[in-house]
Amino acid sequence: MPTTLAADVTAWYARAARDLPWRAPDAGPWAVLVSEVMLQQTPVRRVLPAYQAWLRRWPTPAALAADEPGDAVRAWGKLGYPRRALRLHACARAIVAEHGGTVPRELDELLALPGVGSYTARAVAAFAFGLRHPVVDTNVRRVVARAVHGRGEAGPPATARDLAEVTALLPADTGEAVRFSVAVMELGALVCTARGPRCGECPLIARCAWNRAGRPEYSGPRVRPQRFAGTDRQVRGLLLDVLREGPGPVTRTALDAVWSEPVQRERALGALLADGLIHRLPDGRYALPR
DNA sequence: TACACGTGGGC
DNA sequence: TGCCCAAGTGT
Repeated sequence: MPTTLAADVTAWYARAARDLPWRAPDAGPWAVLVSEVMLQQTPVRRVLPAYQAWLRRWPTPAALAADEPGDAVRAWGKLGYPRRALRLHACARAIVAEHGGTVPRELDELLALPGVGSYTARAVAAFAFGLRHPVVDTNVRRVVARAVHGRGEAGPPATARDLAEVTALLPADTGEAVRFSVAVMELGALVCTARGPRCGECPLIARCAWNRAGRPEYSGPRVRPQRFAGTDRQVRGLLLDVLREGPGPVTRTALDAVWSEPVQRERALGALLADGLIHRLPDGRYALPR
């Protein structure tokens, strides 16, 4: 009897999976949600220590909700995209206000939470609650692009189509579907990587359309690379770092010191204030949000 | 759809 | 050295 793609990936996962804390049996829905938000665009290696510290300090949504948003931004440290910290804090308050402090399990309820989009809602529903939902992230899209379509890269996301393609691969059994979802993500993270894929270790080597085609170089539309040096994003990071590193409010002079070009500096500071990442005190100094 | 949004490490 | 990449979301 021929195996399925899902069965092959799941069998590989059983022996190759990393031991990650958010996959432990004692990781509840809140822990899974925290891990998923931290893992948005941030590598596992850097998430690990922040995740542990975060859950020790805020083991429940209610615990986080009781503290100030600035505490979340500071604890976020240098994980990057600090708006995620603000949203996770708002998420905790929403869970308390609208769900009695319990992470909801329905997709539409999860989707309504701040910072929770299509990927994270499905990941929490599947991994924390064991529900049968397709989970689509960049790893999954790359594995499908290669194994199914024979393309070297996934190209720009097409949400509806991506979801349909993964749904087509999803085992009918709920437990198997969940194991498959986490397994494909792991395969994309460890073997079917963006650069230097380890095809020799891949459980799908025999059925991979990309491999059969001789692993042709990708020629489709490319995702526009993100620049960083010299952008507003870099300036925002430098400004916020001043607040994060210091114990309390700082002067405008201290902020001005991190970027010499005044127009861009002003724009970045204004954006941070607008985002709620920074708060301006009556005395003119700046602080993390209360 | 395309763009903005942090940070650090690999090559 | 710079460029590319890492479990996305919101607008």
